[in-house]
Parts: sequence; C-alpha cells; structure tokens
Amino acid sequence: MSAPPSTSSSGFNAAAGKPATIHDVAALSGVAASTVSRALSTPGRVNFRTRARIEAAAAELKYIPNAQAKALSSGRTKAVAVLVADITNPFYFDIIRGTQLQLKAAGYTQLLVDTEESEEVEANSIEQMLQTADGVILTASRLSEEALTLSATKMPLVTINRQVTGIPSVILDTPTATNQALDHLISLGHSQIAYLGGPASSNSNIRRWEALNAAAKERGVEVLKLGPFAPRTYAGAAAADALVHSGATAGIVFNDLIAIGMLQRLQARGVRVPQDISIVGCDDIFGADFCSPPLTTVTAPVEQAGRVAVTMLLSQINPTLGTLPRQQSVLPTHLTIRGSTGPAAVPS
Amino acid sequence: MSAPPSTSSSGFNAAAGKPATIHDVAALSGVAASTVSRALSTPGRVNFRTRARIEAAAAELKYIPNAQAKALSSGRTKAVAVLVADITNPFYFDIIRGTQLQLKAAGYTQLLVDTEESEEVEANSIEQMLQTADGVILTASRLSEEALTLSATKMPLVTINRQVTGIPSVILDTPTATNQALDHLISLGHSQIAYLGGPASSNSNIRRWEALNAAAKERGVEVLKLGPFAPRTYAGAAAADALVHSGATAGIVFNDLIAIGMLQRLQARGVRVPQDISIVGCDDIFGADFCSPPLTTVTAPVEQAGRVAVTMLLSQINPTLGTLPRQQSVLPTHLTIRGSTGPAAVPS
DNA sequence: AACTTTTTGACAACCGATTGCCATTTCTAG
DNA sequence: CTAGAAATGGCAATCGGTTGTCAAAAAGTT
Repeated sequence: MSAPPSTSSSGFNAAAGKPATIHDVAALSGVAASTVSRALSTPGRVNFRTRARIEAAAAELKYIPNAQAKALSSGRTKAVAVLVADITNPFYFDIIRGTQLQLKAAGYTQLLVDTEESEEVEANSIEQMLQTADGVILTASRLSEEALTLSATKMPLVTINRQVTGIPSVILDTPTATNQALDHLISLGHSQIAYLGGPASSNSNIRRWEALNAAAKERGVEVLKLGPFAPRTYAGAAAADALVHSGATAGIVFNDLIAIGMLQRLQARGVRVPQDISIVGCDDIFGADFCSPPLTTVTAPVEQAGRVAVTMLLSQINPTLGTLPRQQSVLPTHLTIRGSTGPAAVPS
Repeated sequence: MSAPPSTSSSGFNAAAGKPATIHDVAALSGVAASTVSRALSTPGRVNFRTRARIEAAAAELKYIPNAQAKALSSGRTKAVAVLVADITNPFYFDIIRGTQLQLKAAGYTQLLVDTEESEEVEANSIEQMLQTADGVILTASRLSEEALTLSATKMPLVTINRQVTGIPSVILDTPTATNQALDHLISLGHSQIAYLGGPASSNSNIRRWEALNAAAKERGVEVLKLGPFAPRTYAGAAAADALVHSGATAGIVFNDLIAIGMLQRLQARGVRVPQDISIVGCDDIFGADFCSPPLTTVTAPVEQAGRVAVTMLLSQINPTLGTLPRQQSVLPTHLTIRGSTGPAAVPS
C-alpha cells in the first residue's frame, strides 16, 4: 500500500520539519494514539502483529517520544538531579563522573546543580527539583537533619557523605583510613601531629576530626586541630603556614586540594617534604599522584560512590525488583602511601 | 477574610501534600488561571493590584511553576544540553564549570551528556535533545560538517573548538600559542622537535598540527609527527617512549593529560626534564602547575570558552536584545612557561 | 453625555503524551 | 454451539501550563 497524498484534515506525516508525534505514528499505522503508547511501553498489552506495525511506523517517522509530555502525564521525568556544593572542586567531578555513567546506563538524564556551598540555594534547588526530577542525590549536604528528613518524605533522596536516620546514604569511610594515617605517622616516629580542618559546616570534616581525636587519645598522642580552611588549593598557603608555626612535624589534611596547596607553599618556603614535615591528604583526587612529592593520601572510591548512590536512588524510584532498597552503603577507603610522608625529623 | 473550610467542588489549596498549581493560585486570588499565567510572565499585561494579589497568593501557596507543563505548552524548556566527548577528561570539566555558571545565572538548567567519543552517540543525543533542550553546546564535536549544518537548522547550536561555516562557534586559538611554543623551543636551541598528536578524529588536533607544520617550515626547522595518542595520562607512557626513540630533544604535546603522563614515564625511565628533553603541553589543566616539573603549556581560557558559548547560545535562543548574535568568538591563548622546558642538551 | 480607544481578564483550544474505563473481538471451555 | 474469560484496541479525561481571541470595563475625547 503506497501512501496516498491525502489532502485530508491533518496530515499524518511530518510534512513540516516538526518531529513526529504519537498521533502521526498512530495515523500511519492505523490505530489510536493510546494503542501506540501501550505498544511502546506495555509490551504484553498489545497484539504482537499490531505492535510490529506500530514499531515499523515509529521507525519510519523517526518518532522520538517527547520527554516533557511524557513527564507531564506520567509524573515521571526520567531525570535525576545531582547537587554539588562547588563544581570547582575536583572531588565532585569524580562523583559526577560516577553518577553520569550510571544514570546514562539506566536511561536517565543527569541534571547538574551547583549549590554554591549555600544552604539556601540547596533548599531551593531541592524544592525546584521536586517537579523536575524523579530523585535527588545530595553530595555533602549542608542542610539540617530536619530539613533533610522533610525533603526525603517528598521525593526519593540519597545522600553522599551525610548520614541521617531514615535517609539512604553512601558513606565514604574516610575516618577509618584517617586513623590508619595516624598510625602510619606514629610508626614513622611523629609525635607532634596536626589536623588541618576543612569547612566547619562540613559533615565529613566533623566526623573525621572526631574519629581522629578519639584515635589519638587511644594511642596516647596529641593531635592539634588547625583551621578551618577553605577546600581550595590557595587555602593551602595559610594551612602550610599554620602547620609550620604549630611546630608539628606532620599534618593530616582535610582534603587533597588543600594538601597540594600546602605542598606548593612549603616548597616555596624551603620546607622539605617529607624530611622536615610530612603531609597526608584525603580523597586521592586527580593530581595527587603526580604532584611533588606525590601525596600520601586516603584513597576513596569517589566515582564508585556516585555510582552506588545512583543505584540506590533508582531502586528507590523503581521498587519493582523485589529486593529491598539498601538504606546505607559504606565504602571502604585505604591509605595510599606515596612520597609526602617520611620519618620524623630528629630534633637537632 | 479567613478561609472557610469549604466542601465545595475542588479544594483550591494544597490539601494533599501535592505542590500548588496555577489553578490553586487562581482560585485563591479569585481570577482565572490564564490571568495568573500572564501576571507572572507578562508584567504589563495585568493590573497592578491584581498582580499583587496573585503574587501574594502564589507566595502563600509556595507556588512553583511546573517546568514540564511549561515546556510542553510553550515549547521552551529553559534547559541547555552540553555534550562532552569524555567526562573523564579534566579539560571538559573546565568547560562544564563555565557553562554551568553562566547557565545558572541565566536561569537555565544544564543537561550534561557524555557522548563517549562516539559520533553515533553524539548524533543520537542531539536528536534526543531536540525536544528536551532549547539549545545544545557541542564541545569538540566528532560530527561531519553536513551533519552539523543539518542539526543547526533544527535547533540553536554552538560549537566549541569546531569551526563550520554558518554555525556559531567558540574557538580556543591554541595554534597561535603552539607556534609560540615552537619559537620558545627554537630559541632554547632545540632543532629536533616532535609533535605528539591526539586522536585522529579530533579537529583541534588537526588544526594544531597544520599550524605547527606550517610554522616549522617557515622557520626552517623540522617537526616530526608522532601518535596518535589517546587523551589520557596513561597514554603518556607510550608517547614518552616514542619521543625518546625519535631522538627529538623536545616535544609539543596534544594536551596536558598526555604530557603529564609523559613526565611520569620519563622520570621512571631516568630521562631528565628539561635537561634531556623538553615538554610543552596544552590546555593548562588542573595539575599542570604542580606536576614535577611544572609543565610549560599553552594556557587556554577554557572555562571562559564555556561561558562565552552559553552567552552566544542564549542570544541565539532569545534574539530579543536587538544585537545580532555573534557568529564566532576566538579566544586568545598564551604560552605559560614553567619548568618542563629548557635549553637543548648539547650533543656529547 | 455619548462615543472611541485602551486596558484588563476570562474562555477555550492546544502542547504530546498516559491511563482508567469500556466495547469489541478472540479464545477456551462446557 | 454458546456462555464466560481473556485479550485487544479506542475514547476521553488528565497532567499544568501558554496563548489567541474576544467581551467587558475603564479611561480619554469632544
């Protein structure tokens, strides 16, 4: 049957350059629009032969379902928002990479949102995403427990590095490895150790310091707390100066960004690493392995954290698979020893 | 007036936990839904007092317009897709950062898409985005000129580092600075110079090599072409070996990723940089300043490229402002000299 | 005061799907 | 051969807005 150039009411093919709609497909295959919808989504709901016809028509017209219309009528957007505090930070890039990969594999779109380290922007973004996304992944949330719990009742939510009862979360277990770092330094003979802290509002920072402090007490050494420092390389200068001034021979740093900045500053000041001072970073970001000296750091599976978060979120969004969605996932970390740590300087 | 607990037809307030709609706002302020729509979008179209009432009602109900519905009826999604070839590459992160910042400032959402270095995935993604986004930014497109031109007729498009007549583009003028790099090396006494190329399908790679080759001829030196190498640090090992084997005393490398990988490999092999071999990178990515030795490289305003691309795209999407949208924007780059280049080794 | 011009707001038709409900048709079984 | 179940496809309402059209109201003119 060749298509007659019908001058009838509404042309069923995309005469204009406009993309084909479900109605075009319906017209071409001689069924109702609803049937097309069912054929394409509910496999068993439509006759085998009919479906074949419809699929052929869809292919011919290069039909691509309109995401907006789909979202409006179904309530599902097939999009997930990933909120990061600061897109400038390489740490988040690894997370984004992980979420992107996993979301794409599941056919979801990633909405990247920068909350600019602001609690307010974060809250607004979540509110906004309520309608725009099927779920949200919060990396290093600044929100209060109450606010988070409330948000979690409104939509699927997964946090990374933020633990709140009742909210699924992915935790990078850095405290454990930070304690390893402490042991590492102690075994190298260090006794004056400092912790160079990150933002006061950072949950990871608090957890890490508490674990470190407790571990230090256990081992009978004292750990000095310095900071807070902004999680940027340039803050490393201040951190380095503070460390030198404190008299400690080793520093455990909130993250690699600051640690790398410290390395540069120490070098500029003529302080040798690790001969004069040892430095331990955290995260093992891009660059930690090739800075000078290569950074001893706590390696965390950051990208994997992003992937796991997506998996948990999706199982929350589509609870079909019988398996109960995991509520929590703790990812192990480990200490990677490179060149920035060494034996404590012998007091001359 | 206190709100009576009316049992009338449809409750106008969000009795359930559902977000308020335009109808709720309309009911609460006693006007039609269309009036609410106009009050909120077309400022002068609605009476001052009425608008105030509506805005108050909207605020009270915490009304947030539904993005999907808006998109469906208006045809505009307020979203822009940014296609990157490989989200793993730090280079793209700088672009993403730039686009994110600028898009957010304009109230647009960024849809991040990884095309996995595949022409097909890229083509599909564009097709998909036709309905989902108001415009697309293509970073380092792999598509043919015809395909690009065709796509550009269907929706607003801006390319980065890809020049096709008729399509607005942002070009990072690396060739010019690469030639500076050549002069730099020549002035240091190098005469055996190699270009370590990137992916054969990369447009930047081709442009850069052509410029370099032409410049070399002008200056009467010979530049050897090696590669292609994948734009990854691990490819640096092969690149380094190839460079050493070639006998050249200096290498101009496709990008910093490879260059940094080379630095590591050369160090492992005991080849000193810059004493034995000089290396020039490209892009000045995160890490180029603190690797060992710090990398001499072509600094490109990558983040700015992202921002400019967004600006150009938006002026294409909203041609209101009278000014003609710029068709092309060439961003200057410069050579940043650090520690990886030095005088040519005197043949012993 | 009568008439024209401008504002302002409501009605209703989309946008492109999904989905509950119902009418056929087909298959199975009694 | 027919009643009843299962499979199949269509109608129409709905999602939450936008926007063209038009009537009513307000303002301005003479």
